[in-house]
Amino acid sequence: MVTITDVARAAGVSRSTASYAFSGRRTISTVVRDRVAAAAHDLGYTPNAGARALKTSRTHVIGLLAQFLPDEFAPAMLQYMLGVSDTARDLGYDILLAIDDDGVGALRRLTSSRMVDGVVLLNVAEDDPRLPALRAAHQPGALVGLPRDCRGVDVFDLDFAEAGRLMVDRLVRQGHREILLVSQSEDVVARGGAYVWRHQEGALERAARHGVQLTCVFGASAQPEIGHQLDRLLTDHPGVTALMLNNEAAAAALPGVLGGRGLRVPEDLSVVGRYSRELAETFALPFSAVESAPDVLGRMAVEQLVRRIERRGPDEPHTVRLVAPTLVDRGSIGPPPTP
Amino acid sequence: MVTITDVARAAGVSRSTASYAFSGRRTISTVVRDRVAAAAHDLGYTPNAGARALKTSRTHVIGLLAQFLPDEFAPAMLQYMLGVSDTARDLGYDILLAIDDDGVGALRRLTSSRMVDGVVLLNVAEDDPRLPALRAAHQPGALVGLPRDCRGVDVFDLDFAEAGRLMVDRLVRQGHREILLVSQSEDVVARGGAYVWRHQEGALERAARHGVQLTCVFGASAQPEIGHQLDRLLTDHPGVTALMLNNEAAAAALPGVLGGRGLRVPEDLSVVGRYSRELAETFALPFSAVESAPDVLGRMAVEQLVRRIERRGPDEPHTVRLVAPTLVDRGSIGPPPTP
DNA sequence: CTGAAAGCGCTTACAG
DNA sequence: CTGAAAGCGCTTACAG
Repeated sequence: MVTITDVARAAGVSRSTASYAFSGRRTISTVVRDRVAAAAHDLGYTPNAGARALKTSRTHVIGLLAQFLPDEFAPAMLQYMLGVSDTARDLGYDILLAIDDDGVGALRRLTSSRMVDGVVLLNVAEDDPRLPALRAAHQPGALVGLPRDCRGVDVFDLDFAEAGRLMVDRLVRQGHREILLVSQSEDVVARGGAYVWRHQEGALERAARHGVQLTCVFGASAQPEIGHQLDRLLTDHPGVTALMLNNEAAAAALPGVLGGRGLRVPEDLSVVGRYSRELAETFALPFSAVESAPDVLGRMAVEQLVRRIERRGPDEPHTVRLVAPTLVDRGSIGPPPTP
Repeated sequence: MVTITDVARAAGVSRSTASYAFSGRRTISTVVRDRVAAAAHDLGYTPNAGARALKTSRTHVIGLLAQFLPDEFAPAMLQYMLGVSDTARDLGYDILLAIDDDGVGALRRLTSSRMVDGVVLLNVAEDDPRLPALRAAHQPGALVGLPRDCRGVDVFDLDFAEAGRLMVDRLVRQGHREILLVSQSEDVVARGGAYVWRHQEGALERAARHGVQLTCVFGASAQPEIGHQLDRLLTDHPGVTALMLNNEAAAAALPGVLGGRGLRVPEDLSVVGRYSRELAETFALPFSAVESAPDVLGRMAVEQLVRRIERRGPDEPHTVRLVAPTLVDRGSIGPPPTP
């Protein structure tokens, strides 16, 4: 293994000079600098990350704590991971990926052994058990998902309440008076997946204001159950003219269900979902949808985390940023059918 | 930050004794051992990973080099990642995730800085540019995907040729004489995705032996193109009674296409795919399929990699393991319709 | 059964 | 503009 000592010897300088030549933290004559660079190149020198971390207390690694829960849609999780990973790389950080079932243990392991400079937590629940462990750690953390207590962490999430309002407003403006909202599974709510009820409350508030009927149900998260359930719901609610989906699995199952019932969108039924552009493309989801913006959220979380790790300027106060929802029109919202 | 020096002082022993008490690499009286353990617990001591790595030249981290290429199905990649990650954790390793576009650069960065003890390469192509970089590295590597040159690495992949044979045999046994195979995109082949033609060749060999007609096409990898393409293919090949899919996007699109044409499976058309059980569940894919076993392949790659990292026994020769395909029956293969 | 010391490969004050 | 030295937190020969 080639070390900085080898480079220094080859360049005929001391180790400290070689180190400064790389870091630029003090002025080095161009002659010497070039000699060091040439020696490093010839020998194929790369600094030892462990040694550097030991000395500087900085690893340039970010811990990514994801969870693949049985009642959530795995491909959607992947979107967040890619956003986080890409941004980290752009900023010079690598990603240590922890998807243990034991999220708290993973968080402790990474932080207490100083393997990471900070962590991003995905899929944060209302009372996420990882938060106390994060607050006890010496590294900063950024969350995707809104917990009850946001102290000491930076928080990023879609504004789900606003998304609920937006979806209802849009349907009502088209003339719909009887709407069905299929949210994610009740298990998600039970686990503290606050976004489900934040979205639902926003929707209910607007429905009440407009005086329209909004029926809310929790949908299954797995196939084929969710498909059967959607089919049953459409049978049980014949007056419904618009469907709101806050459930990726439901959006994936719906085209088959509609085909089976011979229903056209939007002539017979208007549909609006909540998922990312990327997911829409992968699964050819043909419905207008609120963009869930996983890439944006992942990017924002990492950018803020890195800012905090590198402490530019004085300690900023911690932030909570709810991203405003936008509706991507795919032509699935129209006026209700004339009876 | 609490160090082993703090623990040693609190326990009233030397640092070396504290270290040995943890590692068990020499006999320590139970009294002392307990005192050290208690002190460590009280102080909340965790060894500093960087310091340990510097001393031992072992990080207990595995690099996972994945690539999310536009013409491959991202959710399928995720399956491999989960298999790798779970197994690594079971064996006491963490995962450094690199999904750079520049796979060669990522590989060099992780290995030359000694951030990892070994690497797993996913999605390995026929002439994968990462392989020379891997051979130049000091760490061992395990591949998922079969390259032309397997020297110096351990290789794991599904036996795609056998999968092609298996699928044809099965359909022919049911009486099919005119079969259509939709493989992944030609771009995948151009990039050296050898599994596409290995599968196709296996299928063609068997079709020739049985004297049945097998039409091979490359399918688009994105929605909705692949759906339109399947529809057109069914129109253009009215005599086809069975469909083979080596293309996840095609499998995802097919139910919609069949619904649109009013075709029932297997009464009107037999279908056999190639994808994992997990994917079948997530997307409610109703077709019998050769299990692509991403979890098994990920597990085997990591187990072999760790064995090599930890050098149990003498240097074993490098291995190439092609996993035998198995067909998961979902009832989509029947006799051809009687004309 | 235990301790004092060396050293892993870096970076950075201290000194010139 | 450069060098010699200390030290980050560990592990492990060496010595008792």
